Amino acid sequence: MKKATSGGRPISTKASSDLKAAALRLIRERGYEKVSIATIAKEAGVARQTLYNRWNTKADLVLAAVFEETHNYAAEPVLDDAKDCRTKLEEFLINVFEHLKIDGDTLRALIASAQHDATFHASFYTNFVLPREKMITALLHHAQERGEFPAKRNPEMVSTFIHGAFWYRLLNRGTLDANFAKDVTTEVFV
Amino acid sequence: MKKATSGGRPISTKASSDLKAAALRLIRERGYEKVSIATIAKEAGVARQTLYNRWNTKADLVLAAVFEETHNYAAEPVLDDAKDCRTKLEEFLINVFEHLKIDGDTLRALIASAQHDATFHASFYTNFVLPREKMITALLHHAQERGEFPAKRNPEMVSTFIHGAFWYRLLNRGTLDANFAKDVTTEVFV
DNA sequence: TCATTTTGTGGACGGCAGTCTATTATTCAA
DNA sequence: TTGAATAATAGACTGCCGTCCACAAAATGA
Repeated sequence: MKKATSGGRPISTKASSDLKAAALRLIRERGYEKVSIATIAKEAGVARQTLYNRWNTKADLVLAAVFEETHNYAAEPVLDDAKDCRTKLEEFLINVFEHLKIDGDTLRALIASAQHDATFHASFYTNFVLPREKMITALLHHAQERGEFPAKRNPEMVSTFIHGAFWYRLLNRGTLDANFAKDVTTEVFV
Repeated sequence: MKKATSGGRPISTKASSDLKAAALRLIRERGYEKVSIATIAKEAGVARQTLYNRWNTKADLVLAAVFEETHNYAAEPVLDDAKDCRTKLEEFLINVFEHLKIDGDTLRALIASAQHDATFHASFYTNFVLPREKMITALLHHAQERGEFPAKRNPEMVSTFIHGAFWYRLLNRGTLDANFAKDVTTEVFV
């Protein structure tokens, strides 16, 4: 329940968006680890405490910032019958990897942050990880219904394979490109 | 080339082993993030600088400490014909997951550290990640030679699937148990 | 206008990481 | 025995994080 309060200084939405913009810009310029919270606040022209009033950690702020951008070009695969699911999977992966050319290092940093911050992990998992996992499982189920994917296969486990391969590559600083997308898809639909 | 120097105070091997022992003990007691470098040094009865003389970061120290212990019960699957490869894979995974009941959180912390420390990542990858990946690929190749695994499958990619699934589960704080080992194995040899 | 409520600001504080330095300890060789 | 070489120690220092606090700013309602 939101307390229906009257009066009080309103929260500055400009401060929030300035902080998100500054964070994303600085991190892409210098790398996640090289940017301090104080620098982000200074660059946004906002007091450090104001940042802490909105987000608990740098990871929370950056996740929010990435989200705002990502929602614009979210590329969820549509479950129509225009293409076969194998093509859809490959194109989806290619699309994801394409965006990671810009924010791959940031995503690595967020995953790392989730490891020593249980609170952030919860938010990261439910808002970011799980939805993407659901996309793949839905696609694989759809493929099963269409007879493109054997009924005896386990979509949940295969989805784990796909995301796992992706994370494993990402976190070990391997290359994520169209070739890898093709190789993954080939092995899934072998 | 090692400089054949004469004289000079010898490096204290006791300090090294005391530091490793203290680190492992404290981390298992309190968790990786809760233990400061100063605390480890203090607990080992050694100056903080001495720790820095041997390792660059807490992650380097802990990796060395875990290594010493792990080498004692390294459970590389033997490539004989005693059992089929499917059973070997499942038992290998069960064994790995069993040890992670103790050091799973530590491994998560090490993977996280590797994300903001390129030097540590290199050492972690070559000394820890890659050897384990090779074990699985070797096993899968062996399975192919024995006709237990289709020739058209790609052992390297399947190995990435297996390790990826493992990492994905670990980093998302899912349960790693015998059931998961069985499910992974089943889906690999489907 | 004025009291109240809430947000923004600036500064201070303790804790930890990582680096540096002066001093002391331990070894080998001349 | 003495000097050179190397390691261990204790302490200082900077930079960053996270928290706390007092004060100013901006809104509402009486």
